[in-house]
Amino acid sequence: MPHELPKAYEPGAIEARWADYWKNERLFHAPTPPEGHVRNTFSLLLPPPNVTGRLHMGHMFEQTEMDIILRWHRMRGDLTLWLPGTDHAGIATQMLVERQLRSEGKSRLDMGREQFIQRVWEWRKEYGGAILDQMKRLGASVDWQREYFTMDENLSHAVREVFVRLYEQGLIYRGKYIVNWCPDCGTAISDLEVKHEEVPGKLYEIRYPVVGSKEFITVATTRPETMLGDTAVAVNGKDERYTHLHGKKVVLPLMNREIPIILDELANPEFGTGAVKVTPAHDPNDFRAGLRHNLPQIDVMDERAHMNQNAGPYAGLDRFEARKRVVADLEAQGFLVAIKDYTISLGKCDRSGTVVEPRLSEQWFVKIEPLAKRAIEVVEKGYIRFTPDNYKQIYLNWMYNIHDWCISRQLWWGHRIPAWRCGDCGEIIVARETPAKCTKCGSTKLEQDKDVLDTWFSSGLLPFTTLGWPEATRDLEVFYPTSLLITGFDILFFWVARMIMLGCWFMMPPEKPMRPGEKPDSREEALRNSGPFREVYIHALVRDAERQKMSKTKGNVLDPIEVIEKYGTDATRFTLAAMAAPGTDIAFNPSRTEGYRNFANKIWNAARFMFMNMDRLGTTGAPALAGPDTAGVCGVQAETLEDRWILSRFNGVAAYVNQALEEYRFHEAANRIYDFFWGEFCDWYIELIKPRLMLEDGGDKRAPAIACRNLVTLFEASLRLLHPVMPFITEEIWHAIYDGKPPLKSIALAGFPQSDTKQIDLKAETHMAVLQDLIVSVRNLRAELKVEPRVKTPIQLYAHEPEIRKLIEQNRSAIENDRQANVESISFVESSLAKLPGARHTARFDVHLVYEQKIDVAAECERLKKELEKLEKDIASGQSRLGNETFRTKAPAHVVDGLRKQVHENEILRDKTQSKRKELGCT
RNA sequence: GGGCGGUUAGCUCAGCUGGUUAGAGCGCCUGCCUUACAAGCAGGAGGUCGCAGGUUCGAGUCCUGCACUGCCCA
Repeated sequence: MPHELPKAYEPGAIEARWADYWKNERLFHAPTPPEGHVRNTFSLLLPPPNVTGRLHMGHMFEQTEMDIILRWHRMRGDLTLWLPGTDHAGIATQMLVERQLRSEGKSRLDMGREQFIQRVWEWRKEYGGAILDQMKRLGASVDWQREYFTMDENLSHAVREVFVRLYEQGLIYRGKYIVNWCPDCGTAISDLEVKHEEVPGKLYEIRYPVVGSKEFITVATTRPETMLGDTAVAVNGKDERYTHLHGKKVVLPLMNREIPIILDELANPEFGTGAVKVTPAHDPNDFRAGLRHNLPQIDVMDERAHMNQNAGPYAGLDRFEARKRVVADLEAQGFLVAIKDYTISLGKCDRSGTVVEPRLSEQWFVKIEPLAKRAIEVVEKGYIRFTPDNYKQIYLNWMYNIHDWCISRQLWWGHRIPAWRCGDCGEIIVARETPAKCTKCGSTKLEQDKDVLDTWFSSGLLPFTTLGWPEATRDLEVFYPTSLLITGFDILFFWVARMIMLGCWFMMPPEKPMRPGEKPDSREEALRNSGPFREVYIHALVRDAERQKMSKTKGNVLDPIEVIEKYGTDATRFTLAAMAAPGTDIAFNPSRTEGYRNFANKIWNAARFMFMNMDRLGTTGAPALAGPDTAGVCGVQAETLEDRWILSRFNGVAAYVNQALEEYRFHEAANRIYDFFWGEFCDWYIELIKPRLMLEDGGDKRAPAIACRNLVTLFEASLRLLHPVMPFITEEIWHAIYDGKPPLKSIALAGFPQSDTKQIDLKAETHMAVLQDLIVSVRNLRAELKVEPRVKTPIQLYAHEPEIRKLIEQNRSAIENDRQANVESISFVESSLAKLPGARHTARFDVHLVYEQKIDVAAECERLKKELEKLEKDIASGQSRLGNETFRTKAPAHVVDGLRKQVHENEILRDKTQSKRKELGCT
């Protein structure tokens, strides 16, 4: 690869090439390791995107975080597995294909089940890979060789195995219960798929005539249309208002049906009239009350929430239309007492937005308590850790209050329930293989259950089924439990909780295959190893620049692909990483991405500068390959202050970044790298070595060669540091450094920088800080005195400490350089210069710019006044604290010493500032 | 109704276990096309850390209350 790079970084020109290269070279494939392998492993399951999905910012954010962690672990030498796949997304996919059919004038029902499923598979074949194709552009270092789909044969087989085992263990049952029913989707949904919304509504008070009396009993309801299915009125036994009605009956208005008055705690004397109507087929609480009192269950609606024959004259009406008619009729017949404003909590289907109807129907459920018990234990004992840790409590609270899980769905697309009903004797047979005849009566009239399983039932198994379960595979031994899960809080219950429950259930011995010769672990150890992952990192939400949730209806959705095309993948990734403080939502502002595009450009141009010098100086000897165990930076010949300084800084940064990533503090890692590369490496180091790189005619070639080699060595190390966040640009430059003949196929396989304490040089850092202070002071004075940029000026310096004076003398040429302080000459004086106009002072030195132009006395006085006020305030507070004996005895010594030193320095500064104000004649 | 989080510069946000003078990006002002980079360089302005108490030698950081705001669960 030639070293002539375009002047501006063009991400589009390189990203596609590297993305293809990584995939084609199978760089991120984790082969099943042989027996006896001892490397650390790091495994992670990609939360499978819906097969119908398109990549959105949330995906990109999640995958950026995962990719950073994965690349980091890989570079640290771990055997790293990142498993990608897609989810068949039952309802979403079925709805999508049905919509497509409708546009062709066809319907699922005309087509029949088999043909429809065939059609879905065709759809999947054609469009199902879209989101994974988009993922490739992100640079996600997943193992494409292991890509799965939740409806794959092997995974479906595992789902069936799990169902049968749970059934055999008595943990799956079938029954007629009230479930959440979405009339639009035509299926039952789980509690989690219902979103509650507070909306203004009405509370209707209706009076029911008491049989054999002139009395009425008044009940209140928010859903008057369900009264058609009432089978009782409940009052509280302790409520004295109704004692005289015990044992009586009422006539149900409109239906003219006699129903009993029952005593049940369902009726709360504090609420409304203290009497409630009981509709067992349309309300979960009423359902339970109905069971307690043996009440009939009268279902008055069909599966589309239209009133049925049981609703008498209202049959055929939509439920909301029926409500209007019922209310009108009640009013006309004198049964309506009042209509009051009332805030109701309305449950809506998460997917369709339709108001959910509690519906009595036959469904399959998982008896969740035994599973939840283990899932609670594993988290309470810290065997699975959450970050941020407040999610632990959220998870546990949900788990403590968990209800049985309705897992059947009235859909066609999904894993069909492996249960058959005998047409002759009614026996239910649950089996791994399709049974030929009834196990009870021998009949062959068997019909498979029409329902499919909740999609989350199968995705909850993925951590082990993707590794080969129910077979006892080597992959399971090596990669289970996975190391980490990164996902959003929105699927904490849907998915994370279910994975934990199912993982802990099925991966506890004897379920978990044991290695040959392995002794049975203690139960604790087994429990610890049964969880599907060791850690869960819950990431935040990506919002728009105004902190609004991105939504199609608001039209504020940012398409990551568009952002990528505008600024590049690396810059977009960096934006997300730099804002990814755990627990804080991201307000995604493209102006920020623009800034990081500029950062990429900065790196690009620094590389151009490096290559220019390599070519000019004929630098040979590429940096030695750094492996995962390499500490520090190898091969830097630290001859000068700036060499020792940058080497020290680099090691500090490496330590910091490793620690930050350890704690999922992506933003700190990213920002630290940014500050280092731009603010230290480019702004100071490169500028300081420029004079050294210049080869004087006939001069010594050795110094420029060393400087250039140091530059290349440090640059290469910095690229490795940056690689997990910006994989593309680092890969591109890294290959160029090795002139297209890199020691490895990819920088992704090189070692991540590890700090070497021997390369930390605090003295160099302090000295460099003084030097920078001096240079900034002179620049500052030049700006203030409006010195022409090209004009060099002499300076006078006063430095009372010999060490500082020596430092400045040794770095005289750096200071004089026009890239730095642009100084003509430096002369030392023996007394303070602080009071001179055109001078600046610090605690370590005074510097005076020798320049005839008058300064703006008024502005300078104003500036000095502010400075003085601040100093005096600081000194006063410092002194009062130092004067406090409890502070001196209680505070740690380094804090007290530090404060003493600071007060002392401030006093010097104050004196200097005061004398200068006096000299200038400030008032 | 129960629970959780947020409030720091004009905007978007950092500030981890309390400890020396509260930071960044963007925006804004001034000056520079200095041979890697104008997607750049140099310099600068801008904050009583939501309010009121408390704990502490010391509070943006811990506690209590309040206000505003967002979310989750029922």
